[in-house]
Amino acid sequence: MNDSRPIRAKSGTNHEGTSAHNRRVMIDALRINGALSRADLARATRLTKQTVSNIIEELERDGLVSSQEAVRRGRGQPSTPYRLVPEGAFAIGLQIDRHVTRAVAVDLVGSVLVRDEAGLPPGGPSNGTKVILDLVAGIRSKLAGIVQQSEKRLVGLGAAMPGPFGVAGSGDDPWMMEAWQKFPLLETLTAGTGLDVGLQNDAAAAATAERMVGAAHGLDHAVCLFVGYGIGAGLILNGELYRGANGNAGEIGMALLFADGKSTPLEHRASLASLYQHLSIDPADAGLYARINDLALRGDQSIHAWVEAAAVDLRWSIHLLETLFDPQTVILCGSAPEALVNRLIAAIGPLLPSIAERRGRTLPRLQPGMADPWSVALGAAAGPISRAFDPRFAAILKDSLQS
Amino acid sequence: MNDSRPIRAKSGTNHEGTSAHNRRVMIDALRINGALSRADLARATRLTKQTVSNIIEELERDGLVSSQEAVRRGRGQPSTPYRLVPEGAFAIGLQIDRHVTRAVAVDLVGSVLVRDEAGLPPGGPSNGTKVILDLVAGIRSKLAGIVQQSEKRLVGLGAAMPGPFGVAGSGDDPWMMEAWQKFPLLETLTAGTGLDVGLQNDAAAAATAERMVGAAHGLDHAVCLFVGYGIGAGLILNGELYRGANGNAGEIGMALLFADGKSTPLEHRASLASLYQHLSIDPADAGLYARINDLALRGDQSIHAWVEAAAVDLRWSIHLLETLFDPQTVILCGSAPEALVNRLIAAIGPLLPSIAERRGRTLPRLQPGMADPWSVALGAAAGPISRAFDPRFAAILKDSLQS
DNA sequence: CTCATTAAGTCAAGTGTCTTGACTTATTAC
DNA sequence: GTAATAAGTCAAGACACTTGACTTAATGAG
Repeated sequence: MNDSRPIRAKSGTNHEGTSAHNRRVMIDALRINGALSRADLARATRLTKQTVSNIIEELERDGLVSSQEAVRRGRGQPSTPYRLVPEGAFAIGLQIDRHVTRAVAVDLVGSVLVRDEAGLPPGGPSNGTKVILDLVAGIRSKLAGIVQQSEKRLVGLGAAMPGPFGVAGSGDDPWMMEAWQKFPLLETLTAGTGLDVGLQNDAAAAATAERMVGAAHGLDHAVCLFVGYGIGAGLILNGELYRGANGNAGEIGMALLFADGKSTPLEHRASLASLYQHLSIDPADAGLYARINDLALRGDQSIHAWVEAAAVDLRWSIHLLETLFDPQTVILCGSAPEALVNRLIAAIGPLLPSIAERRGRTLPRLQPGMADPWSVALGAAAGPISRAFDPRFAAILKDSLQS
Repeated sequence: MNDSRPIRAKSGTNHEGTSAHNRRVMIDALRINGALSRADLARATRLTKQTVSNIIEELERDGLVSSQEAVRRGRGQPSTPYRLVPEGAFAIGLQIDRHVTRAVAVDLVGSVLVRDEAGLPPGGPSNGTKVILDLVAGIRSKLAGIVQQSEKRLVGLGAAMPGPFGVAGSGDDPWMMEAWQKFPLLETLTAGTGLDVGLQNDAAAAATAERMVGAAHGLDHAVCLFVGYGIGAGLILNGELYRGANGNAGEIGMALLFADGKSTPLEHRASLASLYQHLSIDPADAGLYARINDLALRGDQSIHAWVEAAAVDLRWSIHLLETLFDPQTVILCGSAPEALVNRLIAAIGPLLPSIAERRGRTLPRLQPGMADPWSVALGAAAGPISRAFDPRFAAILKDSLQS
C-alpha cells in the first residue's frame, strides 16, 4: 500500500524549546528596557526568581549579559541590574545594490563596528560574487582585529538586496536586478563564508534595523516605508518581520497607481530611480548622494517638482499601509540622501485621514527613520541577531532547535 | 524612590506551555490531515511515540479525539487512526449587522448545528442588546437539545460586526455603525452570557471561517477579500488571523481610490451598499438577497453596470493585496447573494500582473470562497474554536495559560 | 507453514527545566 | 535597635518529554 501523501503538521516542542524561549525573553526584556535586576525580570516575564537566576547565570557564562553595580531602591536588599553585553554576539550584514555592495559587522545591541563597501562591476553574479566574498572576508578579519573571539561569536550573515524574489516573467524590466535574483545567492554565500546565511529584500532589512535600534524599537506593529533606488515596505507584525509566503510581502513599489488613464507602479514615480530619471543622472555616478543631498539642502528647483509629486504618492502609500496593516506607527526611512528624505517628509504632511486617527493615540502616525546609505546593511546584519536572540514562535519548535 | 516605569517584556513559558502547545499541534494535525495514527503524529510533529500516546490518551479522555478501526498498512502492527470528535467542543458565533443579527452554534470541525436570526430594531445598542442576548440564549438552548453536555463543551462566544473599531471622528459617516462601535459590546456580552467573548470585524470572521472549513483550510498565508454591506480583507498570516495593533488590519474598504480627480473609499464603489445605492434599494428590505440573487442569475442589465465597475476596483484590490501581503492565494468571499459574487468573480478575470505570478505556482491566484449570509456568523464562531485549539505563539506563554 | 522482518504501540526509568517554600542577606523606616 | 521589606539562594519536588527495551501484530520469503 502506498498511502504516502505527506502529512503536514506544525512541530511540537519540549524542555529545550521552553528554555530557549525563556532565554530569548530575557534578552528581549533587557534590550527593550535596558538593565534589569533578576527580580525585575521575574516579574516582567512571569517566571520565578529561581528560574530567572538560573537563566541569567547561564547567559552570563555565555558572555551575553553582565551585572552592573547594585542599586538601592528603598527597603530591601539592593538589586543587581544586568545588561546586555554588546560584544556578546556579532553578525555580518551585506547589502547588494545595483552598483555597489556594502558590508558591516554589528554587535548584539546593533552598533556598527566595521563597515566597508565596494563597487559592483556590471555583469551580475558572474563578476560580482568574488567582490562580495572578498568584502565579507575583509570585514571579518577587521572585526577579528578589534574584538576578542569574534569568529566564535558570529551568529550569521544577513544579505539584503532589492526584491521581489522568484517572480516570473519580468525579464526585461530594468528596474529589477534580474540576474542577481535568479542566482543561487544563499548557497553561494553559505559555501563561500561557512556562515548561516539569510536573505531578505532591502525594505525588510531597513525595518529590521529600525526595530533593533531605530524608531520601531520595542514596537510590535510598525511599517517602514523605505525609499531607495526602488521603494518598498518592511513589515513588523506581532513583533516579527513579516515575510509573506515567498519573502515578498511589502513590495509596495509594484503597486499600481491609476492616473491620467494609465497605470504606473509606485516605484516608477516615487523612488531614487525616478528622481535620477527626472534629473537625467547616471545612477552609477560615484558622488551622487552628496550631490543630491546638496541640491536638496539648497532647495533646488529641479528637485522640487519631483519631491512634490513623490510626496503625493507617498502620502497615499502611507494611508494605504495604515489602512491595511493597522500599525502603531509608520516610519519613513531610506537608503537615500538624508536631506532629500527630510524634504519628502516635510512635503508629505499633512497626512490623509485614516483609521490611524484614533482616540487616545500616543505615537505619531508618521515618524522619520534612518536615512543613511548604511541602514540596509545594518538591517541585514540585524536579521541574524534577531533570528538568534529574539523571542519568536518558530524558535520554540523542535525542528528549529540546533544547539 | 519612585522608579516605576512599567517594564515591558514578553511572557516566559513552562511545562504547561509546552504541553498546551503539543496538544494544539495534535489537534491541528488531525484537522488538516484527517485521521492519523499515533505513529503518524509522532513523525509529523517530531515528538516521540510515547509523548504522542500520552497526549492522545488525554485528548481521548477529554472527548476531543476518538479512535477508528485499525488499518493494515503493509508489514507491522496495524495502526489505529484517531480523528477529531466534532462534538468535542462548541462555540457560538454572532454576527451583528446593520439590520439583522445572526447566531450559529458550531462544533469542533466547523459544522453549523443551530442557526437563527433576528431583525435588529433601529436605535443601536439600547434597543438591540436584548434582541441579541435573546438570540444567543435561544441558540444555546437549542444546542443543548440536540447534543450532550453542550454547555460544558462551549469554549466561547465570538462576535463579528463591521469595523473599524475605535476610530476617531467619523461620527457622521452613514457607512459605519457608529453607535454599536462605541458601545461596550464585549463587556455587555460577557456579562449577559457568562461566556468568553471575542470580537472581530466581519472580514476577519469570514477569513477565520475560510481557514477552518473553506478555501484557506491548511494554508498559512491567505487573504480573504470580503464583500458584504461594506468591503474588507481578512488576513491569515503565518497561520493566524492578523488583527493589527487595534484589530483594524485589512480594512481595505477605507482605502482611497483616485479617479476622476477625486478620492473615494473603495467601500463606496465596491460593496453591497454601493449596489443598493446604484439600484435605489432600501437595505432594510427583507427579501433583498433573494431578489438580487435573482437579478444576478437573470443577467439583469441594472446590475451589469455595477458589476463591471466593481470588478475593476476589485481587480485592483486583489493586485494590491497580493503585492503587500504576498499570500499563497486570495479568496473572494462575501456575505452577499451567491449569484452576485459569481458574476463578480467572472467579471474580475483576468487578474492584473503581480508578484503572485511565480515560477512553480500551484494554487490559483484567486479562489471563490463562501458567499453565504451565514459565513460571518460561522467565522465568528470559528474564532473561539481557533483560539482554544489552534497552535499559536500566545498560547504557549505563561500569561495565557488558564487550565 | 514457519520465521525473519517490519512497524505500531507500551512500559518504566531517566532527564531537563520550571516551581515551591524556606532561608539568607541587605537595606530602610520607625 | 528592631520590624518590615525586598533581592536573591538553596534544596527538594513536580511535570512533561525522552530513552531504550519490550510486546503485539501484521507481511513476505523460503
